[in-house]
Amino acid sequence: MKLDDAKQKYIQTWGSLATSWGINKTMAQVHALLLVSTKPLSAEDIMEELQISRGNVNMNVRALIDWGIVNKEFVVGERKEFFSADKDIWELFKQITKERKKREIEPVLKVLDELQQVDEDTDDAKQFKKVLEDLSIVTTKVNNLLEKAIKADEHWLLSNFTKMIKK
Amino acid sequence: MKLDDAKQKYIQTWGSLATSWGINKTMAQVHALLLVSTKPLSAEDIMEELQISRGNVNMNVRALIDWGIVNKEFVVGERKEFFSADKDIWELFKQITKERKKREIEPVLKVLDELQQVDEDTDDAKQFKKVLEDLSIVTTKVNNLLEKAIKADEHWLLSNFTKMIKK
DNA sequence: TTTATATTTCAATAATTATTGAAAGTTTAA
DNA sequence: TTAAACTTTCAATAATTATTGAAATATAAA
Repeated sequence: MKLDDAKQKYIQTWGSLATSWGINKTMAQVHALLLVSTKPLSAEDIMEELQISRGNVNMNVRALIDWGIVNKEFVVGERKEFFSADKDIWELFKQITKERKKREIEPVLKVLDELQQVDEDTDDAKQFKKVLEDLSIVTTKVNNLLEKAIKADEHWLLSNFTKMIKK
Repeated sequence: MKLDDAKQKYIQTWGSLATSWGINKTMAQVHALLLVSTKPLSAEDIMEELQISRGNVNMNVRALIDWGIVNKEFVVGERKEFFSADKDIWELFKQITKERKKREIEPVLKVLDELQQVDEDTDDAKQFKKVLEDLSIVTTKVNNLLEKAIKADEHWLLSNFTKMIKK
């Protein structure tokens, strides 16, 4: 396979996979494009490569910057902004984990906590509270595990995993 | 707070959170309803409670059964089908993990593997392969960790987590 | 069988989410 | 300053995804 074809395929596939993760297709494609690009790209470059509008590029690049996985670059002699993706995949993984934790886990914990305030004491109420409590326990543990991953260094996943499977 | 209000709030909130996880709102609500219900519910019951159509109930209940988190129940003297959600939250977590692994991680690994077949040997190609390889390494490790979680018993998350934070 | 009851399917429609592109806003160089 | 270069915003529109509801299919009692 030719390099350019492979890059193209990577960008396209990433976009379609992203939709099954609840992530905007274009956002994933822009990130994929920047990740496999050897140099920072301008908004025009991205528009051209992905055949999308200026507004779309702007919104998705901003979102990627918010997620902390794309950075602005200043190129000497150029007035416009350029963008690049961090090539450190471990960092990428940590940032994505951080964002998904914030979007997917933390709101759950907040709601479960609020709902514990049921003042009835019937069997029904007890059963309901038990379900909520169990949901809280598992969710909290997952949350803590992710928190640990975010704070850990590159060897965490490897070393712990090794321990886990050796056991 | 009254029990029924709390249940109602749980069902509604679950539905809106689900959309930020790439999961259909109604599917999440049906599951939430069954999870806090003390007895199995029929399609009619679900239609009534969530104010949705028969077709919608059918599709989403089938999807939940596919995910392995809802079961058919046979009620004596009743001809129609009834549905219930497993109250074991650890099992729920494992099933969700299994499905998301299948939908979100495995296709990534498959694509990364295919893309390794770049026959060029320029610096650009090398850099591209390096990115793919790093993506593969991290994704594989996450995949293995999830696989371990799916196969583990209820104490896995707790015990490993404790080890991790103690360290 | 036949009939009543229950489930599934799917084209039409509604609701949601993403994208465009031009106007408004900002920044920098002359 | 002013003007050109660049970025952002957002109402209109397109694309996607979810939902309805009635017809088709399946199942079980009479």
